[in-house]
Amino acid sequence: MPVTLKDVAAAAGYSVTTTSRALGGYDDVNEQTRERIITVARELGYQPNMLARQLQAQRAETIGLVIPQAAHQPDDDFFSLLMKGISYVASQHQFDLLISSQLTPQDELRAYQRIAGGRRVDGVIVARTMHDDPRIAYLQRNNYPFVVSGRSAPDEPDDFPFVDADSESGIRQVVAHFIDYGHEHIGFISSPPELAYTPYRLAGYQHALADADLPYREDYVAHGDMQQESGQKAAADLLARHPQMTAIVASNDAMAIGAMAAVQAAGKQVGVDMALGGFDDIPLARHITPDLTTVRQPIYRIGELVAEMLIQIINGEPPEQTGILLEPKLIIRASSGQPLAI
Amino acid sequence: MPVTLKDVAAAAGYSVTTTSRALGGYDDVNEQTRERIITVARELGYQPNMLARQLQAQRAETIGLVIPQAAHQPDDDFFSLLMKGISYVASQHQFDLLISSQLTPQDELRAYQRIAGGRRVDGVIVARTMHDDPRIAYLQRNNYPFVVSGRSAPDEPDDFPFVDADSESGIRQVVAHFIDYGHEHIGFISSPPELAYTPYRLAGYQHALADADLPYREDYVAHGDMQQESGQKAAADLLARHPQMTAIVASNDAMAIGAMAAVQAAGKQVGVDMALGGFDDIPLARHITPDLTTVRQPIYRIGELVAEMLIQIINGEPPEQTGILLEPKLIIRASSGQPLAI
DNA sequence: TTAAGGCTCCGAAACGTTTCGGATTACACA
DNA sequence: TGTGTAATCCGAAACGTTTCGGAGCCTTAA
Repeated sequence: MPVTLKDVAAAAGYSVTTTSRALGGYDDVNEQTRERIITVARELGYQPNMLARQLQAQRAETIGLVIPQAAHQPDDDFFSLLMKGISYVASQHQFDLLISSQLTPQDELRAYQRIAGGRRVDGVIVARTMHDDPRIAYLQRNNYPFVVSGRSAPDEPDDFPFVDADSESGIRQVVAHFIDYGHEHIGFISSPPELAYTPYRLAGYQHALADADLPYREDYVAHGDMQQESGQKAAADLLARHPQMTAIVASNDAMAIGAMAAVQAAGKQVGVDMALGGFDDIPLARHITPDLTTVRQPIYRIGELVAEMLIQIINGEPPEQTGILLEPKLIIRASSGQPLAI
Repeated sequence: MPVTLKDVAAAAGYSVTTTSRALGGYDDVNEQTRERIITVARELGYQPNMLARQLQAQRAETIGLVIPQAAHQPDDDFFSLLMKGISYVASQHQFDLLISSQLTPQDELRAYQRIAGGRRVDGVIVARTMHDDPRIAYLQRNNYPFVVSGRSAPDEPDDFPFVDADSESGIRQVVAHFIDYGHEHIGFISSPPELAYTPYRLAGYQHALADADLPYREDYVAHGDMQQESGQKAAADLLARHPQMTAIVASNDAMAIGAMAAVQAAGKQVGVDMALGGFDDIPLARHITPDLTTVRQPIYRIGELVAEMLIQIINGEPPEQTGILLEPKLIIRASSGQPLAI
């Protein structure tokens, strides 16, 4: 039904080859012929079949991103922002973006195989890296172009291109800031152990304490799943067990906001009786009351950088540096409260 | 370099046809043969080339979405939410989502032509409809499957599948709510005239006034571009010109939040000296202080419905109803303030 | 007069699948 | 012995492009 090159060729009275070359701008076709062919093509409303073209060119001009189940909450900002950064850069390079949402981790790996192995995309972006991430193993093994938003865990090789914010430094900054304010009993709400950045963030907490000669107490660390509710539960738990605690740092903003609710539910006031800090600086952090002290991770920018690197790799221009570690910035807001009187 | 069906066939000692049929689960191949072929395919790490498959099947199992420049602000929630709804449903039906970000409206139309005309996707979703939208004209003319998130303007035909929230009813509800609270001088920050829903929202404002026998004053209407700053400017303008104004309704939440800033800058207090209402109920509306009275438009749900309809159409099952108009829900929050004393 | 070269054009192959329409073999049955 | 049938396999065409390698013709120069 759709009009093909063959139709245009027939209507114009030339071969398919010449028609293709005329439309393609080659100079071995007579100018009048070209004009005639272009006219006919336009009249017929010819649109080249991208699939056929890509198959022949062995190139899709497309990058892929697989979105995990976990990012499906309507209020998860991380992937939305990352995607905007990616798609903006992609569009500048005339690339499209293929999104494959998947509901289970197994589906996720299969999606990468289908998409990258099936040549639907020229390269993929891997986000939310896990410990021993099978996706990275697969992509490396098959030599498919990819860039990681995130990093591998400290005990793993990181011989692949990635862009990440420095988790260790980020958490260290918030904790140091609270120590600076005079806090000595600071709780930490950690992320799930399977996430690759978890050890870095925990190390940031530990190092900040060590720098100030404060003891690291394992019972000051609670665990959440990055969702708001888990932060609330973790904070409630910490408060109940350690009434002397005056500050809590969470591994991300969502959990910090959950913690806010827990603090208020315990009859304490955030920024007065209890200092609170997060990580990410999602848009909400600025708008909630009291607004949240956090560490700004430039997610949109990371998306841009990741896409930039991937397209370079696809184009056969390996980027100068394979691993980019961005320094996150401490943003002090009302949830810090005032320095404690001594 | 990648392993193809031909490689598997050669390694297994069968023809390409048999190999294809073995892998495809057809019953005219001997069970032992099938097992042998499957084993070989696995050993070689065979991944079918999706492009070739799609070309042959004349079907991409993919739906397309073009993201306009306007949605590129990191804090634009609308498209992020819509996309999550779409991609969730798409994944349930084993469809992928092709995103094409475009920077100018002309590029946008070209992107639809490339994507739909070029058979990269089986159907597309059109969002943020304009007056006399050329994308809809193009898609209709070429009989490409598509569903619109939004609606055509009141003076245009709407003989195509769409899902939209009832803009007229939504704005009417907020305005009526303020009238109910005793306000008589209510301003309106309208959306740009080229957007298809603008006349509906304006009509909602007018009808609510008429229902209460309040006069419609054209100078009570300001215009914005849906961005936060424009709402701030529009509100500042209204406040300066009409000191008697006690309430402002904006065409979307972003502009209402901008208006909040303007009201505060004018030394007035939102929810006390000035009632404020928006439209959308973006996540921020709930978290800002004071939290914003608005009309909830189920964007995520609209994305789901739109995708559901599109996939039905692609599968040749025309949906029972072509136009779905969702009733938005008034959400009363602190920015409404208290009913005025009479 | 002929060879060389430039200008236009085109047939066929290739990209990697799926599918249509047989072909071959073995076996049972008349 | 010949025929029908089921089981198993395969060649070739098709999807719509691009590209390789030439072919034909006309002009120019030796």
